[in-house]
Amino acid sequence: MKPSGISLLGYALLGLLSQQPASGYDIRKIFTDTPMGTFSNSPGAIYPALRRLEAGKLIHGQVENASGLRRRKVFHLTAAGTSALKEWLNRPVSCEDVVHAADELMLRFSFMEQIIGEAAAIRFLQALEKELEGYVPTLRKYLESHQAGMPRSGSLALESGIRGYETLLGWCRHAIKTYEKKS
Amino acid sequence: MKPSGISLLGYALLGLLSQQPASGYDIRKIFTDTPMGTFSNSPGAIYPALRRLEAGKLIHGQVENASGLRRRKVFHLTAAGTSALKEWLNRPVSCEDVVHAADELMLRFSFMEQIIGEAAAIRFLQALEKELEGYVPTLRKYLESHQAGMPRSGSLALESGIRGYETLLGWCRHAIKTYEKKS
DNA sequence: ATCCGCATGTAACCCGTTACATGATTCT
DNA sequence: AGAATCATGTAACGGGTTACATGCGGAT
Repeated sequence: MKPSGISLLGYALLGLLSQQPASGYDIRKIFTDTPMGTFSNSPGAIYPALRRLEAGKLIHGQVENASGLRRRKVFHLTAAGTSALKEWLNRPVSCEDVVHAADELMLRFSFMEQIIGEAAAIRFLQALEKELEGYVPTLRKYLESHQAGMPRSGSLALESGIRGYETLLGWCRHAIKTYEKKS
Repeated sequence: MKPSGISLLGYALLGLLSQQPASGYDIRKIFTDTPMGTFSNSPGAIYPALRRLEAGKLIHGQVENASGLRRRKVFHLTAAGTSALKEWLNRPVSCEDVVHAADELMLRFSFMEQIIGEAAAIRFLQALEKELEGYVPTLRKYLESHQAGMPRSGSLALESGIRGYETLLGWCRHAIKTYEKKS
């Protein structure tokens, strides 16, 4: 895991809790009902992750034995949790991230504007754009020079990956324009 | 892992070894030097995975103490290994796969033509196309109906995901055409 | 003589998966 | 009364990450 000792799921939880306090069950519902469902909704993942964050004092849970329903434990971010989230969001965009952790980059972006602001989000997009502008051509060149010796389905699979990165690059530019137009 | 007890890395190894026998070190080089590098090249992942496959009699390793270099252990597929690979490649494409395991689908496709043939590859692409034709509109609708209550960067992140699936759908059609044109 | 690349491995740790367990509340 | 939903957990297991260890052969 990262030096911070927080897993990707951990950061996803920090991000969600930064938007609004929630219980483990609330989180599970988000993961089952929304496009955040790329994360697992299994209690065996979520509850231990929440406990780890709480043990690290990044979040704090309060039992709500309010009207009617069963006791819920609602978690909210602590100051340390907010710092950890900001640190993660502010990390530079590396080429390695683009290749091996594109999901994580997008997760970071999805929380970015609200937590560290629009300007930081734009800088992030520009950094990502730059990395992609470097990476896509190297993939294209690899495909061109190796296509001959590859099985057809192999080169098609690579083509798919390249198109994915090209689409991401196009999205980057679109997103930057969206912000620039607005201001 | 899967009922078969073979991890995604395990199938990647089976697929690579189906193309040509190789040592652990060869595999590592493939993962460091080619776009298959989405897999980790760490020996702590690869060597244990090879041993598991060998323990399951899916691959077999022979020590090559040929001229000059240090002993290499070269692995090749057994008949059982080929069967396991075919079984994996022949699995139906589920919606769940599209949402949670798109990488795995593409890995499968990249080996498909050579192992189970062009006709099967085309059927696979058509099944994937159908799943995507169902899935993309539901994502678009979700975005339309929830965009108002989402932070801007959140809806942009979702837009990125949707574009990725749209690109995959376009690639599917392109790949199908490639095969049809050729025959 | 030394250092780098080849080549294979091991061990501790972390965390996600799977499956199971439990109890309260509301619906029918 | 019984079923479904709300809500929270635990335990075993598997496998990937990280870091370390080893030892040979060719290059400088």
